[in-house]
Amino acid sequence: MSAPSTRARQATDRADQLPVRVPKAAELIANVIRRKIVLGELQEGDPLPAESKLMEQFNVSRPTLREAFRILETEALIQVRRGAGGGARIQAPRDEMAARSFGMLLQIRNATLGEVLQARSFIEPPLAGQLAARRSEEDMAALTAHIEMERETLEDFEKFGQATAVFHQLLVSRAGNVAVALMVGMLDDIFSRHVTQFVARARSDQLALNQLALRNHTRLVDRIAARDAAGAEAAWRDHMNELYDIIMSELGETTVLDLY
Amino acid sequence: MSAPSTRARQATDRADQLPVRVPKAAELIANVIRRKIVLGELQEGDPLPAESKLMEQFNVSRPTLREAFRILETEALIQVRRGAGGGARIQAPRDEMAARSFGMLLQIRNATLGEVLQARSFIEPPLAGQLAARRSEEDMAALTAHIEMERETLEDFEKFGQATAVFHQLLVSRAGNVAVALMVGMLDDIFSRHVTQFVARARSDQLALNQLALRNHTRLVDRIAARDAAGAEAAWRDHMNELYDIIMSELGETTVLDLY
DNA sequence: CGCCATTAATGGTCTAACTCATTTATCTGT
DNA sequence: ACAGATAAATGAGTTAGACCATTAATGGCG
Repeated sequence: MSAPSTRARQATDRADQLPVRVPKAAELIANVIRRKIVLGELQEGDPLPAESKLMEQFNVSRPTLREAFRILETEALIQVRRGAGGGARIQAPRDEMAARSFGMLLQIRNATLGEVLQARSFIEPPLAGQLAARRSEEDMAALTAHIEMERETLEDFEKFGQATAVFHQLLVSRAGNVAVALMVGMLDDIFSRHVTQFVARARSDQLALNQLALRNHTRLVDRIAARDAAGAEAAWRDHMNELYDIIMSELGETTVLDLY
Repeated sequence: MSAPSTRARQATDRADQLPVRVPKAAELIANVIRRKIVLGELQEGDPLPAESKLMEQFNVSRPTLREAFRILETEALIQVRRGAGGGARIQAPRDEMAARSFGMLLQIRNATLGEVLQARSFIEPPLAGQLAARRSEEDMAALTAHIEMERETLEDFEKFGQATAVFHQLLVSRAGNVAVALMVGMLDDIFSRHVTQFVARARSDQLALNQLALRNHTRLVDRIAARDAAGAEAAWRDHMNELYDIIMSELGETTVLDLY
């Protein structure tokens, strides 16, 4: 008697799948565990009960529980090891997790490495400005200590390369915006996957490049010390642009991201 | 005879799990299918063979295949429907996919809504500047047409709200940097989940706010028309800062992201 | 004391079957 | 003919039990 136009309704539902979405048991289990992680009830390294215990607790069969494991594993929230003492352990989500899905989307949309670099050069300068405005004495201590370390490793190309990466990270994390820091972290993750061969390759002018980088870093830290937001932003923008030019001349603007 | 210090090696392996990581069958299957999607061999809407066919093709059992489905489903690459004509269908990855993992990470790190907003106000202004520098006539046509549309819906608060969102999107997508566009899309996705109640609530000064927004939009489009990169950037920065102040005064700086 | 084999714990995979949802085709009455 | 109800086919959701592979701890042997 009821449901007059069943046929028509279902036909439209095919397009917009959301309204009738029936959650699967595995999703519900994953939701419960994910919530505990996000809310901090479960922390990095904590073990989940064994599969047999969880089957009992959630009252589901093993395949279902294992589907839930695959979901959480895909989200990089757990890590499963087998053998005695194995099982599922909580993993703190890292930047790479977000970088993964982000990178996949970039690849599907045919983004170029140049765009990723440009994104960084958009984001980091304002961050440098903000750090200059807000810096604490502790920030300054960390920055100057790092500059000193860079100066000492100037001729050890590998160590200096790592040091510059750490400097970027230091800059971003001390600026005090978690969201921006995470974005830069993602971009850095994607970027660094493409330049492994670039930094590994010995360059005749590597020392000159390192000196240039150190000079720019020093200039930025000077501006931050002076609480000169505009100056810090400008200094870092120049630096990023120089970096962009160097890397683009090496790898080519049109290099398409190829990650997976 | 070989393998002298088996015990010690395994103890260290517990920390860095990567070297001995054994891929599971479900992961391998998911990798194969994911690759086909990323490389464009499988496109949005394409159906995967039925479970029985795939079991045969990959020579695995049903639970294993279904774990692979859960992995791809978690990555929002497929969507599974049951019943006749159902099965797994390819889904084009959307911004929300990246926004999900990004948002989860933000929540775990106790990011605030203010930081998300600030991130946007960091990113969008340089983008506006770039659009001003590169704009085509087609870009201008789209922008001016949109401004006109906004002017007409100025008093329909709901429509105008949507229109402003579209304006941001238009600005970002026309600036021609896929990576930045995707980042703004993520931030927008996260942001909009928090302001549903904000925009839904009727404000006594809503009309004035709309007029302010339209005035700022118009000013930006003027600067873009004039190919004035610096002016466009400054105009949009001012606008974003105004928005920031308004929303923060309403929701409070310390609102912590709460999404899941 | 240290090495190595044994054992127990635990996840990885498979087979087989049943249940439930959905679509498509068929039937039936008017 | 035609509309609506009914049946059948399709295909995912879930369960059960078994066996295999890997790992950590244990204990015995040289």
